[in-house]
Amino acid sequence: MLDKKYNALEKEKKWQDYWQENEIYRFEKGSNKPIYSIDTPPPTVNGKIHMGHLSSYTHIEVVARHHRMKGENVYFPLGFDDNGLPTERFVEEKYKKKAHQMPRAEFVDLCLQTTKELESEFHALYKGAGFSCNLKENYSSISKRSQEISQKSFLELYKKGYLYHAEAPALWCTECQTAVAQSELENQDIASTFNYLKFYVEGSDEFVVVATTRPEMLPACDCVFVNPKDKKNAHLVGKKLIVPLFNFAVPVLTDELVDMQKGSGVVMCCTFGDTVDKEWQRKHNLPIKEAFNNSGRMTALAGEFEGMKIKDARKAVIEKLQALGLLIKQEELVHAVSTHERCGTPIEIVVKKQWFIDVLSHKKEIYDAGMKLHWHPENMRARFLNWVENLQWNWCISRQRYFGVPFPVWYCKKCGKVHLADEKDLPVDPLTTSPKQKCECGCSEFVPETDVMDTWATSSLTPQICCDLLTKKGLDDTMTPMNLRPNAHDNIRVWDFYTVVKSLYHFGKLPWTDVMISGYVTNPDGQKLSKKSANNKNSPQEIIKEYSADVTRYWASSLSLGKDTCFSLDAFDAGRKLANKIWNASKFVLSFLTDYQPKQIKLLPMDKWILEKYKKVFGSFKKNLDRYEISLALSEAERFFWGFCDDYIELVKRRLYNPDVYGQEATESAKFASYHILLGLLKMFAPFMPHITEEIYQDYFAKIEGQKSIHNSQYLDLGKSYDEELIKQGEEVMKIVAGIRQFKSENKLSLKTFIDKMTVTSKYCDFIKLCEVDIKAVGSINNLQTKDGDFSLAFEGIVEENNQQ
RNA sequence: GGGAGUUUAGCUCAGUUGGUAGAGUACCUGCCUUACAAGCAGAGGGUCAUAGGUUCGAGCCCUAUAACUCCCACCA
Repeated sequence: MLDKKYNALEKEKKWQDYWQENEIYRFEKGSNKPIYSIDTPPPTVNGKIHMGHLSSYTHIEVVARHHRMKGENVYFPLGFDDNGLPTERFVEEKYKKKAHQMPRAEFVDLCLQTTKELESEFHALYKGAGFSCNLKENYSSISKRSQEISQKSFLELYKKGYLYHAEAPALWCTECQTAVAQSELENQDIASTFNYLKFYVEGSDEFVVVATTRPEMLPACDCVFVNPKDKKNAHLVGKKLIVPLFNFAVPVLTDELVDMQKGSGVVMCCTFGDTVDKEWQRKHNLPIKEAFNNSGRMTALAGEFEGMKIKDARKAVIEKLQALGLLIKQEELVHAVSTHERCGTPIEIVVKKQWFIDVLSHKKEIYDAGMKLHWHPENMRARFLNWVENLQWNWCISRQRYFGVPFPVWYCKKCGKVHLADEKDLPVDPLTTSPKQKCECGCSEFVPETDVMDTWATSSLTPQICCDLLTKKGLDDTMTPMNLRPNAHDNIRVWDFYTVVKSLYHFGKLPWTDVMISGYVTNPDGQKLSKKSANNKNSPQEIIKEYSADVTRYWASSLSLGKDTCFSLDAFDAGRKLANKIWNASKFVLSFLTDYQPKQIKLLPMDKWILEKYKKVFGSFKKNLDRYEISLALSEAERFFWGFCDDYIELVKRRLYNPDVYGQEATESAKFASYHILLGLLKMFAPFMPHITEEIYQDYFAKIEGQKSIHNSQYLDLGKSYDEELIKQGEEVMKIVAGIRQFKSENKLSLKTFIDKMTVTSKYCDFIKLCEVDIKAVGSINNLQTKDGDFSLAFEGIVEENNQQ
């Protein structure tokens, strides 16, 4: 017997424990069922989980449960991305101490310890939300095994020629003091000034005006460019100009990239003020001058400004220029500046030896892979393709940081030759071991690579890391392509992109066949929720406590795929009502089904009708979930369910209550239909609301079906084909019922008020006559007459309450 | 500047291949109906952003325009 009221908090905990103890969601090794594998997004371990995470994980969850109930063997591991800069910065902020202020080993320990703490919080939340990922099949990107796979990938790509070590301009964060990749950039509008400076022609009183937003880069000035078509400035070409304030001469060169309309049409080139400077340095083979160091402070090149931070130096240089009369004018402007996504610091370009993965020469293959993938929603494909087309930098994978996967690399102290670790020794930490053999040059001393790899160099291998949990084959492609990569749209250019790159380079195939993209959950002001800004009132823990996991999942499931949604509590009320209704309807139906054993009997027309309708709805429900349209599937199930309650149950409840009046067969027929529809609906709701459906299933259906859990059972499939004509006829009966209700409502009558006679005009008179008993019962009608023709209803004789039959 | 999305009832949003505009919610009216008042029944409420076009017929297809959102580029 079901309780009068459903106590969500208590029951949800009960079933979560039960699922865990009984390993309900275990992947069945060696089973013949088709595998459905999910490359679960490992949350970056750098803060608290928020409703945005919860919503996108719920989408994945529902898909996983859907495939499980379709009878597939769902591989749904769990992971954590707990290495790299995001985690480092989180630890630095938490302990208010910079990584370089303590011994490296100590910092790494602190990171490991912090990730452990956070991961257990994540774990508890996953469980509390009723997620069906297997808590035992989990990986961490900093684990030894992940390091081994990641290092092996490094060695393989190096041997295949996709990876190279070079002194080349790279994107640099002066705050984090590391190289970063293009995907880690963000744009920020920053107020700045356009400064018009005097550059004197060498040995002359003539000067040209050069406009710059970065006067502090003057000491790194290499040359001045004009456009070859620029007649006004053509006479300058070949001459030398004196760099103001720093008083050294630079040549005037030409290049087509110079925009004659911008500033004065004369532009200075420094190494490196921006991406165009980088282009020009390469093209014209200009000398590299370092005006600032790794931490963003001016070098000796800057003379009196040495030691100043870039921003301060800019101010000081402008003041000095002004004082010397070298600054003609200033214009205020706001321009987009590339900043580091983790700290907001403007990105610089510096030259340093770095490890790169070549992506620029393989744009076409990567683009084609994006074309082959199935994107859900489809329009997300464009973002991937757009990113690939606009790539400008090869993927720099070295980070001058501490907490990450080390490079399996040493350099010969004498000749500098690169020495790679032996595959069988992986994972290695070059800081604690050395190559066994001498260098070809005879030297036996080695310098370890102290950089660590970019987080994404490892995260891009999650398909392999996931599959390795099962196969133990390491970097291997026997289980790829996996079926699904789910993530939010911000990760298309990062995680999706890098994973595609690695899979192509290693195996020449796609890492997965389908990608499901969820949108952001935003604050009411439209801002994205972030781990940092997550407020406690709307934390997943608090929301689940207040509304239950099932209702929270309902909210998440009702969001459209790929669309950003403003967080609001509206959908929670609808979810709460639905859960309540499921409970009450089940309680009611099951109260008639004690000791009931379903057996095929001859059904009454309206009972057949609801079963036909179920087939139709279920077919389209399944189709929607198959194409990842979670919210559509849910609303379909929901609409059918409310109709089942308000129309069907109301129609047959008298038959259920009074077998002696309506006959045993009529009652049995209603039981048969109610049993199947309720069971079918519970299973349809199970992926969305796993707890309440489990509670009801366990109370009654489990013993009949012999399953340990509703989540181990399969959907109720009554067959693909359905009788469209019967559905139409049934709808006609429901139209009559609605008409009766309308008549009574308009006449302010109670629904149970009896009406002496109703005449129905319809094209389905034969069918209506077959349903006479039900219609009369639900509408409190004494006499029913039918007439052939266009639909209409006529009522005669309201029976006063005291005269009721 | 390139790309993507959004614009439908007061609010939040569905609307699959073109065929009489939908749901939830709010508001209003009635009903304690042998599961559920966290319920049931009923009513009102829309120039489908704007302007053209294709079509017998357009929320949907085509062309422009506007507003908002996101991604990329723009850093002299």
